[in-house]
Amino acid sequence: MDDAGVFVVKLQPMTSITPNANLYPASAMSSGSGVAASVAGASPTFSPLYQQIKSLITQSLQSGEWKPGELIPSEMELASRFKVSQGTVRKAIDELSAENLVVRRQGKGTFVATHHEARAQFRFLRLAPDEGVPHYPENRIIEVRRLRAPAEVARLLEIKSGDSVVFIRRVQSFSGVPTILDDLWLPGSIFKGLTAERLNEYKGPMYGLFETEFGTHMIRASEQIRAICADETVAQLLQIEKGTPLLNVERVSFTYGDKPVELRRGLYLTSQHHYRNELS
Amino acid sequence: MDDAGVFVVKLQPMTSITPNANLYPASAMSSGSGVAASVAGASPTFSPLYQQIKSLITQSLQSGEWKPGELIPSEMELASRFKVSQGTVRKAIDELSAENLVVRRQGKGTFVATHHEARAQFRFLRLAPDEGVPHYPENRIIEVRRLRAPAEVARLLEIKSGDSVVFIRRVQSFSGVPTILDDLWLPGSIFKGLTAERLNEYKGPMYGLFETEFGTHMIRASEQIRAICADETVAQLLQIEKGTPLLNVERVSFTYGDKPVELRRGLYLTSQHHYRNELS
DNA sequence: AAGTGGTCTAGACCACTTT
DNA sequence: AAGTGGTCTAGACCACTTC
Repeated sequence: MDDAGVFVVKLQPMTSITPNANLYPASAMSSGSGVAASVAGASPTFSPLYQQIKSLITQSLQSGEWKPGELIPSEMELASRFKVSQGTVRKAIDELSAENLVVRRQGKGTFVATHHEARAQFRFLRLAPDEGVPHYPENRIIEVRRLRAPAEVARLLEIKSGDSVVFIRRVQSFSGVPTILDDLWLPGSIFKGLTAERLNEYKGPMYGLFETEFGTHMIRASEQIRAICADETVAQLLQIEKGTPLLNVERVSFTYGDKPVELRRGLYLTSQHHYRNELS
Repeated sequence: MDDAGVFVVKLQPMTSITPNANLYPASAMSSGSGVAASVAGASPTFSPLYQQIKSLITQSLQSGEWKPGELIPSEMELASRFKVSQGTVRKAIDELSAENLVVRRQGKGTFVATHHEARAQFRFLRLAPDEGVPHYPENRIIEVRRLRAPAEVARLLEIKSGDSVVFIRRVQSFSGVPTILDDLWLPGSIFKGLTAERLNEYKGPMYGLFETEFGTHMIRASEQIRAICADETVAQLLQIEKGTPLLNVERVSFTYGDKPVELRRGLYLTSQHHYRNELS
């Protein structure tokens, strides 16, 4: 894939297309490169060069060319591959780094972000103890089941109603105190062979397992939070009184390409913990 | 303040101080500038040039040299003032823009962020309707009172226990339905002369009023969310049943320099709304 | 010593806005 | 036409890591 650069379109955004229109003439380009792509019939989506580079890098992440935890090529190498300057690659990687898709390490290189890392552990776990330092909870898998996706689940996962989904119920405890009841729905097509046993024997965050065992890396999630009261079933699982107020956290998680791959409904007991959020 | 540049220290971070040690020798600097600041006795905090520039710009924001909504000097002008290249100023402003302290507008310039803008309205209002598009709630001020700061309030506002604080209670409604009960505590020293009347006659977000009338612009906030049940008093104010589950949102808001200037406890009714949050 | 990302500068051209 | 921010390039040097 050495000639990936030919796909880079250096073009005027939002401008009428004229033959050989070229935003950045050769005099301003990397010396010795003859890249200027032809225009006719090109896709109607124009964007700055660094955005195109960013998109190409994202595609390589999505395709699995570079896997979570792995080192990606150096900025100089990518610049050479895409036939652009290092500065342009740099700006693309800057944004990917800001979005937590990659992690830069001075002197070592740029790595694909992974959930097998201390720094990623609490990015998707927002419940923190009122006193003391955050720590990771213990997991207890209550149930793993295959079922046909109900309409609402299918809609949010962007699959067809009735498609196979994996349902998981688990309880998470802090220092032995049951605190979180999670119900998860995962597309069956992606999470083939997921069993309670594998979930139980795996130590560490579930997103790490998803990443390693099913090639699915979560990049972002969208949550909706409401207050509810515990019903009989929930009260029993969390060992609390029926009617205890709980946070109801509905999450849709996305992998590369903003594809939804997890639906989660968490019930959080907030008598000793709180959901933390920074507004900025 | 044309010679502000003399305060810029171009130095090696994390390195033993040697006479005239200079990270960026004149050959790499703006031609014709003789800036290199002397070293002896300098503050022990070293950082990249653009961070120092960022800090200088922040100081001007904090001092009120440029007020919310106003245009700040162009990148070229700032570069000239601080005796650095435009690229360095640019990187400083990039970060300020990412932190929502300023807003760039191509062709027009860079403006100090303000809460009198549609784009800022929902940055600190996370409650959205389950159906339909978000819109701003109606305000009803229940009570405005001066009191002595209780210990907990004083601690969070970083003032002395017993110092004067302004207490505000208000109810916010969506389409006439009471949904949010807010209790606020504000440092009395900053919010002198704040009355129920002024709050009531002011239309628009309260942070806009704080900005215009009291020179206090909120830049970020930290929230802790829990689930509770409505007591008798709350139930009456929100016109709901006692025991209804509510979100309890505790917020500390900060102005320039990360100085806490507002403590807020919001109770959110989430039967028709939800608290939205993006994890990334 | 070599390679990586991090910082800084300089200069060019573009898109957008205002005069 | 002039001024602003936005993009792209090129080259230099630095800090950090590994060999």
